[in-house]
Amino acid sequence: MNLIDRFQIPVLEQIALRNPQATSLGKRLIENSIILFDELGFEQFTFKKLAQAAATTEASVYRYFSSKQKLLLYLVNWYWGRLECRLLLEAQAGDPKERLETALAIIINPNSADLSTANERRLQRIVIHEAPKVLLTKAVDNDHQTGYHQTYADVVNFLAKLVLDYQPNCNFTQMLVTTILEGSLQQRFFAQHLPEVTNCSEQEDAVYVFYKQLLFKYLHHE
Amino acid sequence: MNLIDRFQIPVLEQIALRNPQATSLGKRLIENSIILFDELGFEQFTFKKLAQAAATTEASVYRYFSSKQKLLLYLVNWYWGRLECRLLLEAQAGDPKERLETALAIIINPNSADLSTANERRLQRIVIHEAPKVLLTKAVDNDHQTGYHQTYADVVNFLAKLVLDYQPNCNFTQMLVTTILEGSLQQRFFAQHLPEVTNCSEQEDAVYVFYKQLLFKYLHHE
DNA sequence: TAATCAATGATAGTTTTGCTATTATTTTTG
DNA sequence: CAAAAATAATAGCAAAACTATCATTGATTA
Repeated sequence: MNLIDRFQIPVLEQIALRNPQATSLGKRLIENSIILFDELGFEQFTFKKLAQAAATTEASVYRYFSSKQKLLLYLVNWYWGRLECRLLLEAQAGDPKERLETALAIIINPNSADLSTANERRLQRIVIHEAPKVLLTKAVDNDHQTGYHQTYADVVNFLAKLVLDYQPNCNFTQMLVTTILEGSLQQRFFAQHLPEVTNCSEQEDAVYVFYKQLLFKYLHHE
Repeated sequence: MNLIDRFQIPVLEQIALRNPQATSLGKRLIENSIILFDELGFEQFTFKKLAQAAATTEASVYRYFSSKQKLLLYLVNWYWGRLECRLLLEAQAGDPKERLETALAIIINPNSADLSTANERRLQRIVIHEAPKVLLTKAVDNDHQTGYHQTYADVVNFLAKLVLDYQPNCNFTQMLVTTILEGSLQQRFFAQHLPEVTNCSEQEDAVYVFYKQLLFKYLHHE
């Protein structure tokens, strides 16, 4: 499977009732849902508002996504899917240490090429603020079985492999990866909303510096 | 302020319209909401169901809590308040390293005295599964200004102080603390629902072992 | 003891959300 | 052009999230 195909993120076809990337209405829905989820938050977001923003009707939105949870899941999967693409493209060259450093930069650094557009920045904010609401659900076991969280798991396991290439003796690879992956997103939230429980504000790239230290100090003395 | 008073968690009085700990109905509401949030999850939980479980009416529930978000916030604050109490009581003796180790054990180990009752275990599950839903909200800035997240910040800062006692050169204390605090809760979720992105299942106390390694390896070579 | 007041119960009603159904119209496609 | 698919337009329903009102009870206090 080539990378362009990966950009169409296979799993998503199961999440959506129709492929929104294939039609003009679908694309409008995606564009506008990114804006609205970002501006309103998950709770205040409704299909009625989305329909209005995309100049269509509520009923038509339901023909693409069976619920706003599924739509959010679609967007979150898109984020992880693109991240996986970038990792596959950019973190394959060099020695294990270089590959790990590159991967870390891709995951943590928001000033990357992929986040250059307004919507990419919005998408990351959505992942930070809203993603847990479709993961921490009573439906999670079903969702995971259906493959709705597979892209995330793939990213984790790709990173875990990079860690093992660098330090084969690492015992808790996945825990290390998810700690950094989730932690770095969370720090962005704290920086903005609970500044006294983080140290991000002081330094522009504090999140990257800290997690790089954490990762390599942990791995050096395994 | 003595520790018993801290158990009545001052902030909570502002979260609830009436102090639920002071009345028989209030206590019934707390008991039953812990059970229902745990069993139904935040989305399926309603005040109608709570009223039925506590043998009262929806209107009476609204006299204690203005919304189910506030009720959950109350429970989450309770969790952090009790944790703070335990930290103040148990992590004050010994040298800096011992205090830090004790604190880590309190935070991470679920088999503690405080979690011995069914409701305490339920409360921790609620914090793991539902807490982000009242934090990652458009209301977070207002809530924080009102002090609704102060107890959490207090716990973070208490731990940050322990870290600095042990290693005064640590630059990213708060980031380190929140990474461990949030990470350890998240690992419990992953262990249960996305086992392939964690390594908890293999070993009973894997979470504790991993985060202890992570913490001390990071601090040793600061 | 009687009067008072706060807490609760009982009941009803409003608005919004989440979702479904139906039919008409447009667009696409063979 | 005909058939089929997609979308628009509209309506409607059930439940959730509150709000309001008034009756009742039980405790407090004069």
